Formats: sequence, structure tokens, C-alpha cells
Amino acid sequence: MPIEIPDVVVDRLPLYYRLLSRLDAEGRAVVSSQELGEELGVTPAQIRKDLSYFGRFGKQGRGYSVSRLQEELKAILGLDGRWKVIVIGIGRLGRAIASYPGFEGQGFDVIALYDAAPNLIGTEIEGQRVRDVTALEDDLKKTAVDIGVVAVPGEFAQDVVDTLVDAGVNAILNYTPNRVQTPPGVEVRHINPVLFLQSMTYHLRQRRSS
Amino acid sequence: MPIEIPDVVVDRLPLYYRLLSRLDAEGRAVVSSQELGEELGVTPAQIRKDLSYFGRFGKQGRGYSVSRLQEELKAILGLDGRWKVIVIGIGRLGRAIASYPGFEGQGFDVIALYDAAPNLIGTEIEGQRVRDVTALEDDLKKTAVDIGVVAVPGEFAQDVVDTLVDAGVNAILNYTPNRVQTPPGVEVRHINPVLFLQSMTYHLRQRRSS
DNA sequence: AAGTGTGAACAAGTTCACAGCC
DNA sequence: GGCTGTGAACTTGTTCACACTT
Repeated sequence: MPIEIPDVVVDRLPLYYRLLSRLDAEGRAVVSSQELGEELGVTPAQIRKDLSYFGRFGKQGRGYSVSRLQEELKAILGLDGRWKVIVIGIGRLGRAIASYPGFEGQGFDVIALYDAAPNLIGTEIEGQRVRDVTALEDDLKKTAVDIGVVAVPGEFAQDVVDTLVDAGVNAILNYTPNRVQTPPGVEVRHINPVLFLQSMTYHLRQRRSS
Repeated sequence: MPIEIPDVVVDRLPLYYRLLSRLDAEGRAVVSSQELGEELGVTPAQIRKDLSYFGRFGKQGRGYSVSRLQEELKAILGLDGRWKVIVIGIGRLGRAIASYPGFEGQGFDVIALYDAAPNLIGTEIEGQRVRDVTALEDDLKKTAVDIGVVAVPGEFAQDVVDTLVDAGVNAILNYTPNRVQTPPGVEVRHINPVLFLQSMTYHLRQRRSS
């Protein structure tokens, strides 16, 4: 039916959505692909083409209604509902994630925290009681979860992900430096700052020797 | 002179480097592009082509020497020296970053922390005294820094980045959700988990309605 | 026999350029 | 007149397939 939409396109939509939210908050009513592109460092043609995969949201000669386009993207991205998120691994990083203010406001509810450390289990963090990770499997049978955020030590990442996937969690945000294997259909995103640093040092080195 | 190397290729090198480090630690002496590819979910041809931009590191009929290739990549990526990193914004996230164990081991030295909060300035975090962000500009004149990690509240991101760039910092790792503008030649990487979540929900929504 | 290195073929993604509409 | 929507042209990136080396 609808032609297949490239992943790169989908990955840019949240960027557009975020900018539109800002413009809306600033009271802007209409915006052109030109302006959107300037703000985001993307060509106007790219933006028009991307949006055209999903519909015809603009008006020739005028541009896009900010609020209309924002609503459209919200629906396309599935942000018109709420999503249940759990965080596994409540070390320094996990704690920062669990308390990240950007989630709630965007429709993501952190509904549970898990860890393996006895001295953490049962304590309260950001208004959430930390649960024993060994209870994860049973918990998932009782309560469906949409997204699992993994912030355990790297060597446990695959185990945790397997548990999540077996229980039907189809989206994983992996903060560990280990890549994880998942069956097709499961969405995985890796956040590894070291990889970014290492590609930047390549470029720093280049420019130094020119 | 040497043909221009695509950014996508450079971005994959750290991935290869990381896997080779692991294989080396496991005592593997030789590895084929086939194996590397399986482990990383990349085609063997891709890996061979990527490496061929930089030299001929393999031996036909045998594969690649793990330690040799690791050393080559280390040199290519500039990981044979040490890089000076500072972190600006020592909230929960900044603290997690400052204490992230993956940096030191890979040649990245966090040499200073900055914040604007009076109750934080002067306190010690991870063995580092937190400095007043208003001292940043002067500090940079005295001590060159390679990479700035920005973890301040979003509205201050551009200001901090401007200060860094004006002082000659050419690599920025931006943890705030705000995109920042930089002159050409400055490397910027954005880490925004919300964008990942939002592209994943698109796919979750798709699969649900099929 | 096995596996690299690489030009050539192919696929994916981006930009152009312009008809069509407001 | 101004800006969208989109096929076509182009550019970039990936995979193929095989000559060549060990």
C-alpha cells in the first residue's frame, strides 16, 4: 500500500516536530520549508520531500501552518498517546535518565526502575521505588511495557535485552557500549558517547595536519 | 590529495576499533571481514571497502591481524594520544558524564568541570573541583582544550558553545536537546534520547496497525 | 582454499527545477 | 508572487563479483 518510507526520513521527523513545537510556543502561525531548513541546517527540498511521504500539509504560496503540521507529525510519530518506559540499571547514568525532565513532557512515562544491587533495591529514586531486576520477567508478564532503557554494565546488556524482547518489548534504548542482538522487528538505538568522541578525534587530527 | 573519505565511513571506524579491542582481549590473533561483519551486523564487503580507504591491512586467504588492525585504527582515529575534555553543566547528567568510566580508558581526560550554580562551584566531584563557568573563557586562554561536552540547560547551550568555539575548541558533544550553530570546521555531535524514542514510537505504531 | 582489495553495477538518498495552486 | 509537491537528474553510499595473493 503506501510506498515504504525510508528510515532516514522517519529519523528526521522528530527534529521537525521539535522545531515546530518551539515555533508554536513562540506564537508563529505559518512557516516555510525555507525557514525550517535554515533553522535545522537541512535543505528546503529535503523537508518538503520528507513531508510529502505522509501527505500534503502545506499551502502553495503560503507555507505550512505551524500548529497543523505539528499535530500531523505528532500523530505520525505516535506522540498523541502515552508510552510506558522502564529503566534497567540505576547507577549514576540510569539515575540521570530516570530523572530526565524531557521524557514526561513528550509522552513517555517512566513507570518502573530496576537494579541488581541489594543496597539500591527498595530505595526511592525520583519518586519511584527501585525494583529487583530478578522480578523483571514476572513484572513484564503482568504489565506491558513499550520501551526498555538499558543502562546496566555492558556485560549484562544482552541478558537484559533478551528478557525484554522475550516479554514482548519491541523498542530498546541501549546506553551500554555493547551492541546487542535482537530479532527483526525490534527497534534498537544505541547511545555511546565514546563512538562520537572517536569520530571527532579523527577530524581533529585531520585538520591539525593540513 | 588522498580522495575524500566519506563521513559515514569514519563514523564506522570506532565500531570496528571497539570490536577489535574486544577480540584482542579475548586473545584472537586473526579475523576475517566475514566475522567482523557478523558481529556488527554489517556486510563483509562494507568493512573491506571502508578499510581500503586507509590502506591494505589484510592478508589474502587469511584475514586481518587483530592487533595490527587495531593499532592502525587507533592511529587513524587519533587514539594514540590523549585528548583534553571539559564538561560544562554538572547537573545529574553532567555528573554521570564526568564519572563515565569509558572515557579515561580510551584516551579522553576530563580535565575540568564547570557549572553556574553557586552551591556547586568549589565542591569536589569525582576528584575534580567544580569551577565557575564565568571563568571558562579565561581558562581556555591559558589551557587549550580539545573537546567540550555540553550538559547545561538547553537555553544556555548556544552561549556555551560560542564561548568554546571562540576559544578554539573544535569538537563539541552536545547533550542538550537544542541544536547549536557552529562555523564550518567545528565538529558537533548531538545526543538527544528523546529523538530516538520518538523515531522508535513511529515504528511501534506501524507494527501495531499491520 | 580462503579471503582480501577494488572497479563496476546497483541502490538509496538528496537536490533540482518547474508545473500547479493559493 | 511565492511556495508547495514531486518526477527526474544527480550524488552518495552499498554490494557484487572476481582477479589476485598467501
